[in-house]
Amino acid sequence: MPEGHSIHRIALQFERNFLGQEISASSPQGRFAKGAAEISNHSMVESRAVGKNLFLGFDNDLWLRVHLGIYGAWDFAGEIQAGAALTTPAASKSDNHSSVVGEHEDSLGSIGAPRRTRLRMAEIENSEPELGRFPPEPIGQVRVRLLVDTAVADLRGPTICELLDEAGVSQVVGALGPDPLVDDVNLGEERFVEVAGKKRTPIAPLLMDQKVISGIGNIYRAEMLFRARINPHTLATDLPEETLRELWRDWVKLLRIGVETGQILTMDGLNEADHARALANRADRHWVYQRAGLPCRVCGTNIVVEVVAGRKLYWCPKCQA
DNA sequence: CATCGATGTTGAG
DNA sequence: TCAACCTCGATGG
Repeated sequence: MPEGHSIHRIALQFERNFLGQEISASSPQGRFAKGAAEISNHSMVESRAVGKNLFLGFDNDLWLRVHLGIYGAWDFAGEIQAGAALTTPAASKSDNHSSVVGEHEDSLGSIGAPRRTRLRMAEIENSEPELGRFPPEPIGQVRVRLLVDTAVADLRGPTICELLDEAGVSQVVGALGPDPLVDDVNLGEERFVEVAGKKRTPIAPLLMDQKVISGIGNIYRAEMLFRARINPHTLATDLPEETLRELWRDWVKLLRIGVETGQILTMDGLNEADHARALANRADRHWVYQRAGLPCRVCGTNIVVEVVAGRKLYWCPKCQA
């Protein structure tokens, strides 16, 4: 269940190592054999992420749409550049945050990565030197394998894996709320505020509604509401417009950091030591997510968890009163 | 080794 | 509202 940042990173990985090349497509598992045959021996001409959807375009006007769902993953192998150095045009244009997060070298490292590498892009990214011959044998249930001369990508466990024409892509994208790395951030803000401000819906489920805003998942949702000190049950219609704008701008910021680092980092503003700890330990990484029963990092009140629309929602009853 | 749960979404009831 | 989808790391015995 990669949230939006992961999908953007995957799209960039395809852009780097597959774009413009003729792809050999197959379905080792067999469940996408027909679809694979339709795109095989065609060139990949575009790689786009919109929210949690990945669209890979081919030179026969077909698009592969992939949604990883809750446990899907792409495994890359070959001469791929793994690591945190992935940046987007949008991200590199931004001026003030890249220096803040640019130093983080997670376990991947971007420099000195082995020439042949395996890279798992899912909720957690892992890379390791690759042994043996290329391409490697598919491991487990691989729905789709995309192969070029020097790189291979294996898709496993997706919720959605389908071929669409241009109209189909438009239909899917048209049903999605704004994505700060796809849409103009100012127009996106207007769209979000306009739509969200009319909803007599608690803000917590609304932030995860992909029709309203794209790419936010359960971690970002909880962390953003804490950062803004908003009670998750507040109806969107009861939030000041400026608060909705702040939520959008925070998502713009967090998404960029996520794409650059490959991690959900929401505790900026910490001192050096706390920051290092947050990076080193997953348990120390969040304000409230997965911290039920633990003291709030700000006020010491125990973080609570409740199930909302089938998802666990973590929040501080005092800070977010 | 068995079981649980997860950063999602859909569709049945 | 809840099961199903489908995978795998974490946890417990």
